[in-house]
Amino acid sequence: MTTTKTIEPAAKTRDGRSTREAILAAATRLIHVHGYNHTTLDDILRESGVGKGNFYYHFKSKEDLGYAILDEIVAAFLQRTLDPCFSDPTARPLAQIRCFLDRVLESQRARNGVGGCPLGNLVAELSDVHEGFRRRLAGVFGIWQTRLTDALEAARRCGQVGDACRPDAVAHFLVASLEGAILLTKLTKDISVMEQCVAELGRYLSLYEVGV
Amino acid sequence: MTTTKTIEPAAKTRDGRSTREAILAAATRLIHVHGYNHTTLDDILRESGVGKGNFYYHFKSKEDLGYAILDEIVAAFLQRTLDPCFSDPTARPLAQIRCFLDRVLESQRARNGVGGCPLGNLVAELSDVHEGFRRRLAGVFGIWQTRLTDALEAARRCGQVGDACRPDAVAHFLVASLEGAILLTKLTKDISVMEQCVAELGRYLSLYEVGV
DNA sequence: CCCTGTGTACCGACTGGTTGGTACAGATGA
DNA sequence: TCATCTGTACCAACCAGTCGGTACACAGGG
Repeated sequence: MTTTKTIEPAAKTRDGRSTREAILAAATRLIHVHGYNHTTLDDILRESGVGKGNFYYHFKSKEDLGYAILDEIVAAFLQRTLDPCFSDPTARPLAQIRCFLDRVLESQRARNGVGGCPLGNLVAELSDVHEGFRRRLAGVFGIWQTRLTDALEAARRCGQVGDACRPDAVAHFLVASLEGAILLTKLTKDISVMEQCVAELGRYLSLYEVGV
Repeated sequence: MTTTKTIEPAAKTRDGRSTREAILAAATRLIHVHGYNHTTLDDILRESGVGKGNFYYHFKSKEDLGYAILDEIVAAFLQRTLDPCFSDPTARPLAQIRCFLDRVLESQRARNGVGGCPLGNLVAELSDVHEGFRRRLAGVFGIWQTRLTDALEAARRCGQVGDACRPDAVAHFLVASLEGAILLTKLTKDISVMEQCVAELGRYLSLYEVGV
């Protein structure tokens, strides 16, 4: 059922784990750039150096792999981008959000916009075609959006933003604008588009800020 | 040019023109929802009732069809959404932009967000995989963004917005935010997300407006 | 008025390559 | 010996694109 990682006394072949991880890593990389449908099993096998039978030992199907990759992407996003900004209790809510915007910008700068947002790409490609993926993706974006909503509500409670700020609507708008900015950056291959958009998003936020 | 139904001298086989158009219409519909790679020629043929040989009489390849569809989508977008808002000389620039935002919202409401933005979908799916499509798509978004930049520059000249407004950056941000909002609406299947985002975009605009 | 030639529009069977997925035999370690 | 891994050969379905052929409108020459 669960991954039972804690119990695990390293009994399994040591490679049992790394094979699965090698597949996951290769597939995540390829699907990020080429999309889900356009990435073939053979591509993934070639990239990871794993045989086909071996692949089907670790994954039930390509779809199963897809779900696993989604979990992978989400975990990385939470760990590397979302959590670090919102876990510091000394920072004020709005500063947390601005920190998050910068972090997203940095993550795009690192790849110069190539590949775009792995989650956003899957939304565009699959959410009207594959209900299972759509539901999972909606869940992920829900988490992301909730984190922002919580911060905005905290900001309202401590008087950092005025009552005009509707946390839910603002959170939706932040997520949407970031996704759009990443998409446009991927299209133009010009990171300055991303920089401009994040800057405007910062100005937008200050619209609600009281006493600046 | 026009459908020539009135004039109709039955010179060519009457079906010469409408066959191409039937293919184009069916393919545009299918690709909008299922994406480019995931829509097969057979799907298009079935949907349009056209034989395979006939298809390849009218189009060089699937890629060729793709380009034709792009032209189709762009023409429709310019004609039905972009031009009507910016061609009225009596409206002030900012009003033109707000009119445009509403029109985009309406176009999504009509389909309840299903399918998302046909152009945005193609960007996500193809721009990192197919350089030809990427270039064409970049051109289209360039036109769109230029139209907004022009309006913002006009707004600055006539004093409707202050000097803090950088037309280029604001135009990029508007396009990005709209695309992101459409994507999120497609994911959540909830048109109120789109409504919230457009409302926030309206507030953002008023940030630059002088004397409101 | 017929015969022949030509260009346009169309059809559906077929092909070669690719895809996700399976069968199975061999390896490895407890 | 048995359960866990892994490689290889294979398969049916599917894909974009090709090919040989049909139907027909329209010329022009006799």
